[in-house]
Amino acid sequence: MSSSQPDRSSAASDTESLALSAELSAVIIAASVDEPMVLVRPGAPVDTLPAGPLQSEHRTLEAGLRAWVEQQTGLHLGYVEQLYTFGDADRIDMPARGSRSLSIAYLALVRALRASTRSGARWQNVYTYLPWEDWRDGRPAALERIEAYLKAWATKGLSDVGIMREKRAALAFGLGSDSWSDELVLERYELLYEAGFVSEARQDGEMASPLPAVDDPMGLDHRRILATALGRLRGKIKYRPVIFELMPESFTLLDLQRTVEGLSGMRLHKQNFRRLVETQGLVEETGEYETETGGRPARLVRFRREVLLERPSLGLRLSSAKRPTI
Amino acid sequence: MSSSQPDRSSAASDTESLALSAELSAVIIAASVDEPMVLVRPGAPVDTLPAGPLQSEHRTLEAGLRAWVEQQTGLHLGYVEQLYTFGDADRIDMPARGSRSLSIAYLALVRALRASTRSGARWQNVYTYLPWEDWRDGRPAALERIEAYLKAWATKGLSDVGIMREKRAALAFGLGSDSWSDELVLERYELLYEAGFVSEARQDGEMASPLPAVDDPMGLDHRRILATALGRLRGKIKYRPVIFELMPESFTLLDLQRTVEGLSGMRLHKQNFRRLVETQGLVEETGEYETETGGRPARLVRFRREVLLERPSLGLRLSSAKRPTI
DNA sequence: CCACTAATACTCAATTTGAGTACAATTGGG
DNA sequence: CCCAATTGTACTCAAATTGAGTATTAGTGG
Repeated sequence: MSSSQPDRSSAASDTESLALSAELSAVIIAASVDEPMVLVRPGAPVDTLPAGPLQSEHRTLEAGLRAWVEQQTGLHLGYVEQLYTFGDADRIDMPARGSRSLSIAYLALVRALRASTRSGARWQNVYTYLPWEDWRDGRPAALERIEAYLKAWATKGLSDVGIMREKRAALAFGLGSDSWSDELVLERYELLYEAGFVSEARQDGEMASPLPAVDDPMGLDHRRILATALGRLRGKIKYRPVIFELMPESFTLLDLQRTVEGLSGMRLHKQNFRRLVETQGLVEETGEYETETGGRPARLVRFRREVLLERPSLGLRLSSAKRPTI
Repeated sequence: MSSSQPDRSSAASDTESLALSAELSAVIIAASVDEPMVLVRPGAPVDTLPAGPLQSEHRTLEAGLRAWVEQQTGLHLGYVEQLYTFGDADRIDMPARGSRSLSIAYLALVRALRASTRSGARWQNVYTYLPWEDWRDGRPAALERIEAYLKAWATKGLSDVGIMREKRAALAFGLGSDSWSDELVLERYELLYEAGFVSEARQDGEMASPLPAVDDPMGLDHRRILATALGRLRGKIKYRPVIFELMPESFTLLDLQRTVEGLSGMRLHKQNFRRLVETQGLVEETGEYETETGGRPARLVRFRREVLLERPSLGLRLSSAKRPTI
């Protein structure tokens, strides 16, 4: 919605060609029992996402992505969806004028935590990079410092800029009376970036580091991509049965709930969650039972694949538990 | 979700560079009183969307898009959001190997139907290109032929392919017991494309034209982009107050309803629509009245901009009227 | 047999939704 | 000036959905 004054390029200068390259990057999410994991390539200074340039032998963007991921991590992807294309001239550092790198980001969901070792790719907890997003054990500790930092940042702005900053922060982080909205992951990251809180933004040393970092950085703009992915996924599980892309063939209802809780970063009301899953007809009995529960054995269920061919909008309309009924 | 075997490009051949260009294209939507309109450039054989290549003077993708649109149509864009990046090698016609054109598509919403004449850009009814999407006056006539065509197409497939085709068609078009889902615009277009029903798909003359076309084609893959945009917009008005980007400063509740109906392609229950808008606090009084209603004068209201800074998820959870209570 | 842990069943009030009916305030015509 | 037509607005009411429980069942490890 920015009304930035666009440079009025003269119409005919089509000849001023731009040396363009496109990077295909993947946010690959898997769910261990309790934590959502993302596949990263541990890097020299910081971790990066699996990625590689689009090449002429890639018939489609998606095929190119799959090829790179397979090569770099040995992982064969199942569910894949396009996330966003980043292409600001200065999104990394100032590149040579006349050349530009686009980054086409994808979200992929995989079932297990196989692979990993090959080529040194490693599964990392998503919340290592975005610790303020995990509310499962109450308000994340990181928010203490973030809130203070954002307040200071808002005050530094001119009167109206400051007020605007304050309102944006209140909205994104649920300060004041506002309540936390799990889907605003990208908005929160961008606010922190703008405010100079995340270390990626501090190349130009504008503001001092806010004490020991509460979070891990990622290379390039990969943390922004991760934030985009998490926000999208949190939104999507509410109206599409994508969560099952992360589950094994059979699972208990609590496994399912824990996985959803991990992704959405909040606790859910157990009985209501079950009611939802049952009334939506998302799962069916396997007849088996899981006995290692530590309590009464739990039915093992599986995803009813037919729902994909029934109504398209079946997801898990979450509603968090006030007092986590675990 | 296709498990296409990716070509195992040798890791090191980074040198095999690809001559890449990126096209920025815009689906610019406005709402006349009763019909959603899209801005097109009337073309030699068919219409195309405003578009132009990314150039080095464009600092950001969005700025580039705005510049091209302003240049080609004289229109200054307000709300803009990225839609999707298309990049299949054969999305148009077979290009020279070693070169590739990406298409980065945006959705823009504008308020009035100004502009237009400049450079010959013209507003066209969205349903000119996607006539099967408009259910406001009952089942669209085009669906008669489409249904028959899809049935024939399904039958042509092998046993299991045929059954799969049939199920997909039933889901997308709400055949059988399934009911129409307004958001599946892209799914429907892609099905028609695959089945060879839309004329773009018939360059290779695989199947005879289904009699006089029920729809207008667009150039390149622009109709696919338009379908993507309409589907996205239909989804978005349900949980974000984007509809107001299309409305004038002040309007009546019926204006608002008509605009929503135009976009979503269905009739709504008037009283419940009003209740929704009021309880969500989306609008406020202007104190003025519209007297040209042909009946009792209507209050003129305006969008309450503050809602953008309150809860983020305020939209119009539509629920169609069984018997259009107009 | 007991304490503990989970799983599962069932309840109930509050809220939201879907579909109306009723009535108010205009205009245009006879 | 009254009447039909047209549109706006208020209010009702049953059904369905949601939020937050309580109660009961079926295992475990001592």
